[in-house]
Amino acid sequence: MINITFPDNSTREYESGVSSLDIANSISPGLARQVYAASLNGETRDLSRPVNEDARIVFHKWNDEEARHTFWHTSAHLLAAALEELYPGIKFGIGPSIGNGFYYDVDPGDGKVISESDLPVIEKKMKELAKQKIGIERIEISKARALEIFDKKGDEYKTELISELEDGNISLYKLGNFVDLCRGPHLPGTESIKAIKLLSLAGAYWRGDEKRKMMTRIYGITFPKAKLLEEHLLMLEEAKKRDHRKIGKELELFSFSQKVGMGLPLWLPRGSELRQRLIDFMTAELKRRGYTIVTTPHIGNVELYKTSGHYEKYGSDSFQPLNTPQEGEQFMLKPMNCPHHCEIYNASPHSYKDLPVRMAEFGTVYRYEQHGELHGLTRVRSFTQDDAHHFCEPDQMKDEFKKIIDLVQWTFKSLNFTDYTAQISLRDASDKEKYIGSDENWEKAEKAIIEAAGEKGMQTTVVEGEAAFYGPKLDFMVKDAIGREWQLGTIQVDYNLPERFDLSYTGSDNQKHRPVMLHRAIFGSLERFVAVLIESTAGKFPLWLTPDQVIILPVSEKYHDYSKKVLNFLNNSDIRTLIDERNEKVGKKIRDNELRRIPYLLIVGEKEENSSTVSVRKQGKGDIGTMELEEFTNFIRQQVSEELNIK
RNA sequence: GCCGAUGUAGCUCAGCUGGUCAGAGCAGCUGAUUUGUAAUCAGCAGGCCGGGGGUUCGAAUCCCUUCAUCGGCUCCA
Repeated sequence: MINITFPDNSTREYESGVSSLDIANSISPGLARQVYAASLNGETRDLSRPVNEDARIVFHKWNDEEARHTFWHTSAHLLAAALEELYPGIKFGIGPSIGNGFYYDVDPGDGKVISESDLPVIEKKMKELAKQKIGIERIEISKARALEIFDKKGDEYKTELISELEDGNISLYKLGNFVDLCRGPHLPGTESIKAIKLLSLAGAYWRGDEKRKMMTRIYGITFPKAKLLEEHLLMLEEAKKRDHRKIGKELELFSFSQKVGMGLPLWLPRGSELRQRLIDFMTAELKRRGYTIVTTPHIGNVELYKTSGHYEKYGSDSFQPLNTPQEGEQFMLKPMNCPHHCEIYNASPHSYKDLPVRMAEFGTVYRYEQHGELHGLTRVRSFTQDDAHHFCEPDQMKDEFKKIIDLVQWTFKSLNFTDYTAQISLRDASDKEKYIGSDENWEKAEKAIIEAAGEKGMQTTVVEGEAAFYGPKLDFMVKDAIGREWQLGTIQVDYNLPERFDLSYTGSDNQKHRPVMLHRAIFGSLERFVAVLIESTAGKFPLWLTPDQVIILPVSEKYHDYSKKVLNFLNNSDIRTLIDERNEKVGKKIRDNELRRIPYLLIVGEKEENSSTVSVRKQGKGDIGTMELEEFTNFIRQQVSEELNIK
């Protein structure tokens, strides 16, 4: 007999070899129907696996990530089983569960292609198999035996994976005729997979290596109930409506032109205004925080980038140098502002008393991004960074780091960006060749970042091997409408450029010292930031930021004169106001201007003209009553100042 | 760069297996209406069906190629 302890600390006795599913059933069949996995002493296991020793058990229902991962992992196997029936000889790579569903990477064989039109057929086969209530069996075998099985099958991907595993702990899972190398855990059977949708199809390099074969990746999602799938698909549809490319077009914020060139955004008047407002907003804050603003050219001599090291590292993947007609000099479109800033630092001598120097620029940079990388405003070839460099004494590094984190937190809070994550990227200590700089400096910098983030109360994830080649960094990531993560703000330590540009300051000991340089951007790039802002607000920007704050809707032509008076009054009060003089009914004007996401609509007709008032409609809320003009301007001003005075 | 898909009026989209297939709604313009809280009515105008080749008596429709876009992969100073 064994003792099983439940989350409430109660204990029950079971016979050794009982399955987690049996245990669930012994509590209630209702529970057993709802659980998809169980954790035994913290390890997630198949429900069907026997339990042979005393353990603490936790059952995982759909709301637990463990349950969904198990569910989707089994679904990936179900997909593979369907594929194996439909495409004899197909070979399998990996098929994991992901945050929202699962995928399987497959190689259908030379010359064979799976395309999107095939997905419904595969989906149908999966449904058939799921209905057959196929039990899933776990088989533990030796490495040699595993190699033999997959070698016989001719699946070189699986044999490659197996050959890298330690002998002794290899498990296979069998779902009908489909046998897969897999650590598990899995569902006991396919019957709980009730709703199945294959979502998309993509190429993916085997093991993420672009030099290796491109496999076909099939993405899908499944649920235990049809209704959950419906809701999920609806959610995806809603998310698509928030796509910044769509809203950017609708609201006339930006566009692209094939003639100008791909990845080169054109900011339309309304978008430009919004962008400029962000710049003004940030500039004012930078001045309060001790930054100086600088401006540098869009090109730089190729020698500048040879000095900085960027040419060697990225020269061949950049726009190629421009040549002067007479002297044959070479200039590059600037991919970074930092080399220019280093030369500004060098333009005058520095004492330790001047440090830290905080040099900021809204600098437009140009990077050659691969064709397939371009994506709306989030990945472009020309973008403006809200870039700055802090030149400081080594001892000041941590403090400067904290100041920057504070600015990021302040900015995001002011813009109501609450849903961001922070990632600390360290170097891969096992591959030091990839990085430049001494071990000592790296260690100092990594320690400063970790401590600074901790002291500012940031929740961070630490990822090794993601550091820039010259130093560790702290990145701020935000998700877009469909859950893709984008990096916005970044703070990076750099010992390299001060060395290469021979930066120095005179210390209190009257000796020359080398400053440390911190790179940082808060928005990251204005392009990407605006993209993410559009997706998070669905185009309903804060009042202070939005291009047009108010629109006047005269009930008929008779009230155009009064409307113009209102317009002048509001514009004179610095409220960005438009007037809709079209020959349309109010209902139509309301609808159109709601769709334009204008925060306040003012309806004016006979009543308003006679009483010198406006009838106010708030976007998304409807009629909020009648106000006198003065009252309305105060109302708007107050809202703006509330939005901007978040401390 | 790689894999798959898409590309028809300013926008959103119809147009099946090649033969009145160049269409609709919205936007635009003109006129009527003078309008009270999410779509007033009528008329007009708009496209070399992404570009370039080809197959065919005939191509938006089939093939090749090229460009761009979308979903991923790889990359991202």
